[in-house]
Amino acid sequence: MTPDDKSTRDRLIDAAELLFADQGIEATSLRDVTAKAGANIASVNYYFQSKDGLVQAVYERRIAPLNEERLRLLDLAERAAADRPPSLEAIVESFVEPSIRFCASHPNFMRVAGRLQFEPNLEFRSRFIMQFQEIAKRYEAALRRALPDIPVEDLFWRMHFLIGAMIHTWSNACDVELVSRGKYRFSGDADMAKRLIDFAVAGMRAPVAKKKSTGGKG
Amino acid sequence: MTPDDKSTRDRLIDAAELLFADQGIEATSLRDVTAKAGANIASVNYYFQSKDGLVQAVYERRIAPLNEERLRLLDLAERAAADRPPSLEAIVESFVEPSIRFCASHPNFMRVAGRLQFEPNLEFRSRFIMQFQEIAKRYEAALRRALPDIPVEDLFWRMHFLIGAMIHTWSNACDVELVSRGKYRFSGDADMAKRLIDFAVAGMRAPVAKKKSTGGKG
DNA sequence: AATCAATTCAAACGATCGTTTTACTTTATG
DNA sequence: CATAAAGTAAAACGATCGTTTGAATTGATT
Repeated sequence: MTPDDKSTRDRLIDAAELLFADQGIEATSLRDVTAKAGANIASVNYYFQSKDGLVQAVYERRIAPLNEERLRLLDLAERAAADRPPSLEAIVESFVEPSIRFCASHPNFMRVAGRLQFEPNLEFRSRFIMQFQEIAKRYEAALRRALPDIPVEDLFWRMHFLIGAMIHTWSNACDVELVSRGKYRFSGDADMAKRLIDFAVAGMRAPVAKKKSTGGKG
Repeated sequence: MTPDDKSTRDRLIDAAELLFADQGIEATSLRDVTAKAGANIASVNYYFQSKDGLVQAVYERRIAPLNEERLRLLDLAERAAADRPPSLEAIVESFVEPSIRFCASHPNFMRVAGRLQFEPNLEFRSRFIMQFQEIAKRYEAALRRALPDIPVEDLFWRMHFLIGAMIHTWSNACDVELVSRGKYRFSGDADMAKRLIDFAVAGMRAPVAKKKSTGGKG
């Protein structure tokens, strides 16, 4: 299937995903997008009403399958454990592994998703947050069963840490070679997912320290 | 000292730091900055030559003291351990704790720093990377001494994970209340640093799994 | 008071942005 | 073939951007 076989709408989303990843969202003009897609400048507003609509389309094309896959693997892990608590490794893996697979099949999407976390002006942000709440709720429940001795507040923050590590790793992967002066390279394979899973699983299990708050207002 | 006592240059940096954090860098116009600083539109180019120069000034005003404090604490930890390997907790704390202190004293800077990680168009990015290399080199050496059984490649990536968790936590702190539906709140005090330190220390110490690579090129 | 550099100011520059308009072409349907 | 809908085209819209210009103002020094 050559690119010409795709509809104009699909070619616009493809071009936008690539350019948003390379140049950033605000720095990419609709003229850049339409030029790469071989379409007219007016086509974006014809199909997506606005640039924000295009951004949303780029995001929603991939995020739904990604989160569905996460929940599918989480269900699998919980069902495999029957009535016992699910394996912590399986929980974390169900969250990390689908994203590394996406990182291989859709190299640009994860970078765009990472960017969107830091784009404050678009009201898109609230939609993103709401959409993530279902995922967060499911994983919070699973983690509580797997780690009953860890206070839920700590579980919440540790999940937060995992998300940050994941976003940073997937979206800055291309710069790692620079930072490490060529010594290390991001290998978008299962090894990298394993590294993050090992790290996060150990972090999740860390003993909870007594709060050293002095009793004053936080 | 009222704001009026500060020089125009300082007021421009202050205003830019605040607006860059709230609205993003590209979304903030120089007219926004100069209006908030009570300065003329031309003053930015007068003092900083360009908008990029202003961005750079905002960043470099704070990043140097932050990294110096990190290295100071790291030196302290290594000296306290004398000829034995330094404590892993002290190493991680020396990296995390200065940033949480900055998060309290300069609430907007960490968000700007987080944003800059995702701003691709500015050649500023390469400068940022180069500047970070000294820090990375020092911590790599310290971690190798503290965790001699962990391969250096894994240490590198685990440090990468810690950085991602930290950036994500500090810069998305304001949205946590939304994501958790009001249940949790970012407390910019030592408790939060302790949470991240505990998580990261345990993650650093995680046993290294055998690579499940099929023998192809890594 | 006169001089000169440093700073501030209002105004405009050229460029680019997202978006809209209007007309033209294609495709499907009777 | 006639007709209406869907899609594409070129061109311009108004707005905003970073930047520059050149004059006015300030403040210190002689």
